[in-house]
Amino acid sequence: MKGPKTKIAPRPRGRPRSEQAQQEILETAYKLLRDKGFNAVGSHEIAKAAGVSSATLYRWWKSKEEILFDACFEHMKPILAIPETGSGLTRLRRYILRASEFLASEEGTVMARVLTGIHEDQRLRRMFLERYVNQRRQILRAIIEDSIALGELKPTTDPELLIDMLSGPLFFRWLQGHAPLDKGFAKRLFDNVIHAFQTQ
Amino acid sequence: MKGPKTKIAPRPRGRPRSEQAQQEILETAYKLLRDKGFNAVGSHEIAKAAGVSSATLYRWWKSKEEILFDACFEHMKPILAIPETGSGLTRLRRYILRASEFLASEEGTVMARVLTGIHEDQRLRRMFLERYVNQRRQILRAIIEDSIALGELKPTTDPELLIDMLSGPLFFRWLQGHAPLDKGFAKRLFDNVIHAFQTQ
Amino acid sequence: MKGPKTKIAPRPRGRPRSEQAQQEILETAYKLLRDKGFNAVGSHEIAKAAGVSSATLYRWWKSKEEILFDACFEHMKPILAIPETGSGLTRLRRYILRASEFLASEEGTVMARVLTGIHEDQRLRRMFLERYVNQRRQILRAIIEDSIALGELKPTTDPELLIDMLSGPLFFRWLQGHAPLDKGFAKRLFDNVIHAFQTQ
Amino acid sequence: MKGPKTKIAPRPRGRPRSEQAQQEILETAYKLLRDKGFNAVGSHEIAKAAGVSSATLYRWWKSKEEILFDACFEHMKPILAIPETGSGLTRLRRYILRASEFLASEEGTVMARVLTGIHEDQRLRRMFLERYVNQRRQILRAIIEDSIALGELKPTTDPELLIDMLSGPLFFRWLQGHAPLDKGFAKRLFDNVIHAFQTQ
DNA sequence: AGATAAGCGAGACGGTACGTCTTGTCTTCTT
DNA sequence: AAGAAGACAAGACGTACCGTCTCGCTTATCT
Repeated sequence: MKGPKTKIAPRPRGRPRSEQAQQEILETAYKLLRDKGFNAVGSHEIAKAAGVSSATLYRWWKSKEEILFDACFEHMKPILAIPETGSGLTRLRRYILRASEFLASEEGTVMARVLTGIHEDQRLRRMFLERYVNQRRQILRAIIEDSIALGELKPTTDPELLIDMLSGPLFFRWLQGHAPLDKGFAKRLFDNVIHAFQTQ
Repeated sequence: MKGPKTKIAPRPRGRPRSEQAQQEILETAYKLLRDKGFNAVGSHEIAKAAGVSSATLYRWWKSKEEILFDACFEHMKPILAIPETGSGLTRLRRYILRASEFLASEEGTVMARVLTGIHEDQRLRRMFLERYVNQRRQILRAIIEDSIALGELKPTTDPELLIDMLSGPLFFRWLQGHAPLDKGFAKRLFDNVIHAFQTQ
Repeated sequence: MKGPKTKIAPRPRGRPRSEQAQQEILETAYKLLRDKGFNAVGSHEIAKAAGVSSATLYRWWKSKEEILFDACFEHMKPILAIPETGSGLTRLRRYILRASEFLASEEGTVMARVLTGIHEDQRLRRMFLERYVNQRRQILRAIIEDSIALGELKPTTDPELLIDMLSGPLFFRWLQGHAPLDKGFAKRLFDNVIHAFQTQ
Repeated sequence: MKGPKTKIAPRPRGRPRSEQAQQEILETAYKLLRDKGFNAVGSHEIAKAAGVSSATLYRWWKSKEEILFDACFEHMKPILAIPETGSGLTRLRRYILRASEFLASEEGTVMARVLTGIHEDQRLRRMFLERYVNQRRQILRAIIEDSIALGELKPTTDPELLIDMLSGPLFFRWLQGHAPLDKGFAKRLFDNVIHAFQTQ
């Protein structure tokens, strides 16, 4: 039944935004970001490579930084969306190992570029925190709380501290590159950290 | 053999580089960096504020990035030069607390700006590592090895891992600012990390 | 059939070049050139005075020299466009007198500045020749040939030589300023030169 | 009398000014001027090529323009110093032919560069007039007056006008290069000009 | 169907920073 | 004292990039 105009979305007048172009832009921006770095990519360069005008870019994003930021997270979306629901130290361990792997990958490098590139833009920095850091913290927090409930971790365990103790060293190596960020490191890190919070 | 001939620098010809101007430039650059941020400072602005010509700037530094980099470390030199020689867990603890304090200070903020600002310049990044990160690691390593020798820490302790476990979480909070980097955090971090490596 | 397809200029895409700004630039440049001289005018100065960005300047002109060159001829266009069609010695005389008057005027001074300012730029020098020197020669040649046909000048008269003999001394005084370039001089010059080519 | 030491020239203290260096500088400057053009030569370049410091250059010359100016005339001195004393139209003719030859030579080109290069410097322009233009005028004037006295030229001949009529067309072609400045032209020019002033 | 509204590519534009260059002066040590 | 070496201030030059604007065309909805 078509009904008397069941106005759900009151579709705006005028030519609709080309959704396909948006994807094209972000994909192109990601590639440029990956190949040339954050500062080396130019807004006009993105526009040209995506077959789009500069004006279109700035109609949807406020700045070059924002475009690259979005490009990064649009690309990471399928990678970052980990359904890692569950509980227990085994899962916590697996999660950390995966995170370490991600950071060491090409995608991780691109993300580091974005993180450093937007550092002076308060707004984007907060968004980065929310869309990446806090999201992962939340997942970790859930797993940790489950582990506490299961009696695997001491009841006095402070999830926030534990998270920082697990993530921090990974992050440290990731950004500074003073030492390799490999599986072995992640494993030893996990074991040593957990030792302090484990029951017995 | 002509004698020990303790390498006397054969003073270069011509008008000597104005050491005073150099200091003035770096000091000015530091202030601008502190007040405006990494990207917002311009090379000509530095020159003007320091009462120096642009050419002089680029005679001694290759780029704006390099100037700000040097400005940062020139300013930090007296702060970073910690004679923390000694041994024992007490010293290790004190060192970490001080580091945490430094990172949370205004100087720490400026350093974060430089760290993120130069991230895409391989050369400067390596220099940052050498002049800051590795230097601190060396101090920590010495203290840790002393502690092992004293029997305070297990003989199996891997200094590198321990350093990353202590520094990482600090660094994590410092750069991301998702949670406060205060004394309490540093203390709890230290206690929990050390727990895993302590004898008994 | 749509017609003989009278070449319609297929308006180029994109934002059209601001013709008004171009005029503004050239007019401003002319004024600066007149007031300060060729070397004393700066490209940024022109830009600023014309309310235009440096980039716009260099989008349309290759160098400062070219801008000033164009500015000069754009300004002279209405002055230089003399319809002096006709024939006979009277007209030739009038033409020379007018030329002398022009060279001695403020416009003439500006032109001298341009002529000397671009002397080392082969391309501009050739353009100067074509847009000024050769154009005037052509007019003179036509008048001279008419005069020959009318029997006022000997049939053996070499127009090129005659032109140089009339223009040269004017040019000589104009550029060097060793002696005044006034009407009396122009008249006497004309009379003496013509004497050699006149019939009888 | 104070002793043997018959102090005639009280030789000034300190290192004596190197007269030889002056020549070296001007010679070098001339070569650079010839090879690269007026604007393309830099003051430091001259200094370096002459094995002299910039300061030395500016101790004796006020500006780059002045150096090149001097360099030009120092080089031309032997060429320009023509003993053409004498009288009669034959000598006048020979003189004009020689002048034409000089202007068409490499030296002439260099001189054109200087003439145009210093056009905006009032002082140098006047010096150019005095050292070159007026000097030649004087010679020409003397020859012309002799010719009048000899009855070869009309007594009513205005030497100034005659000089401009002979020099102007040469100068015209020299600087603009719209037509060749060869011997044939000089001859025809001379014959036609003289025709108007010759007796009978 | 025509009017209206917005999206869009092309590319010019103002603003501003960059890093290089050149001129003429100044400072230090050497001859 | 004169000079070479070369650092310096001043400031112009031409390039690059950012984000905005203008133009004409296209794609949609609304009347």
